[in-house]
Amino acid sequence: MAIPITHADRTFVALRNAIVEGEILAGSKLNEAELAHRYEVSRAVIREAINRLSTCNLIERRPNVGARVVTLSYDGLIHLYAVREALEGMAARLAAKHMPETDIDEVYALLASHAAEVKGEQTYYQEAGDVDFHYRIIKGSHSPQLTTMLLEGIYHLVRMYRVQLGMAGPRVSNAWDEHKHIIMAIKNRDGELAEMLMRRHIQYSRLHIEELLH
Amino acid sequence: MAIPITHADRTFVALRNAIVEGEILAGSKLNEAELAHRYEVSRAVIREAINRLSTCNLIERRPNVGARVVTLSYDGLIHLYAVREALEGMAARLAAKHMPETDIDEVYALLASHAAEVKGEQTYYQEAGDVDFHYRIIKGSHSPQLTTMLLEGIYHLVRMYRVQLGMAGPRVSNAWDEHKHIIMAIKNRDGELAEMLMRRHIQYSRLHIEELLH
DNA sequence: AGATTATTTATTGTCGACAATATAGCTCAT
DNA sequence: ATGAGCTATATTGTCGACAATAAATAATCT
Repeated sequence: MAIPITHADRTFVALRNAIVEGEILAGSKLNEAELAHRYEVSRAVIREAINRLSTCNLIERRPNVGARVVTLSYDGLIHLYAVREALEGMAARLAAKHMPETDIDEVYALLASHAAEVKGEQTYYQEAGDVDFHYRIIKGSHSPQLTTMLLEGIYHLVRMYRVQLGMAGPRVSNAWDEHKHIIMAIKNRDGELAEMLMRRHIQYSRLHIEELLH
Repeated sequence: MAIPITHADRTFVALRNAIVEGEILAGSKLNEAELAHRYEVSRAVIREAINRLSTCNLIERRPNVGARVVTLSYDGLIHLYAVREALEGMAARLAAKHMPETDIDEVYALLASHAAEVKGEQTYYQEAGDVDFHYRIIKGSHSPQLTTMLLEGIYHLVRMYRVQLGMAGPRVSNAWDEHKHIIMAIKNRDGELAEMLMRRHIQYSRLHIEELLH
């Protein structure tokens, strides 16, 4: 039985994408009536979608005033990466404890399949490869809390920064090596090392971004 | 101008307390119509309150089926403390960077004022003192994300475990010493040490609980 | 009888209307 | 002009009714 999808679900996802992609500008106000008309649903549906968006930290709500899309700032990005570092570091530690051998091997295979690209051009880090790696480690933690916080609470905001500040940067082969070392630590069931490597990996990523925004 | 409070706000807080205190049983289903009648508001208000509860991880929602209060489990508690360790560790690290001197001194004074009680009876850790300490460190991180995640997303669940599994335990004077060392590290602006000490502190707390639940 | 399919019932999802509140614009006194 | 207070307008908060879906029950077939 497929999970049923309500109008609120669809509208939530549509709104989220519009915000992340910058179609709805950062800092702009969300008018419920206008959105209801635009997405062809009732205000109740829009309100539910907006409520969920605030869970993702993509908007801020004030009673009787309304919701605004968050504004992006250098400071916000730094704090965001601090949270990411803490949570994903812990995810790596837990993955070393809980991730089944077969899943670990799959990640290995995944990295291997990207080896060629890395040596050749600079296509790895850009999109799917990186996201997929982190996604699997997070899932490997077997912690529902961590998973929802990261995948529903942090990653969309990270993506929003990536898209709107145009940071797709190189950092290709380095990232690939770092991924390799992390999964090795997990395979060795060395949670402490896995956490440390993941935190370093995210710190490098943050430093790289700080450079770009100089 | 005081922040306006809507019916949804009040109902949300009331429901949250009822769940944390166990008045509404863990694992039980939330019937919107019944709750609307009980709290004397419309279903729309209840629905909004329920949406916010799911942000706190106090309930789980399934489309077209409804919301259930989470069930408490040993495993869930362990994972919860892992998240807490990661986030509060990072909060301590950031507090060492961002917390103003005056705020640090206030925490010092706070701890000093509890010194007498600690030496005498076993009243410190029990309630307010502990919560207040952690609250101030978290605020000191100056990270809105961390603050909302911990104070609105984790702490109520922690309290729910405390109340319903009846874990108020001793751990008094030890905790007090640990707090002292943490704030000293923060005063010395040693973020790395502050994080490590905070993580240890929470680990001890977790171990203490594991013992209680044997 | 046991399982399978209708049918009924209970509950959630969605809607449009109205109430409460905040914002913008105007009036007027200084 | 400028600011304070008032009025008008726009927007959010709340409500009750209806639609869509899932759970519970009854009816049917093998």
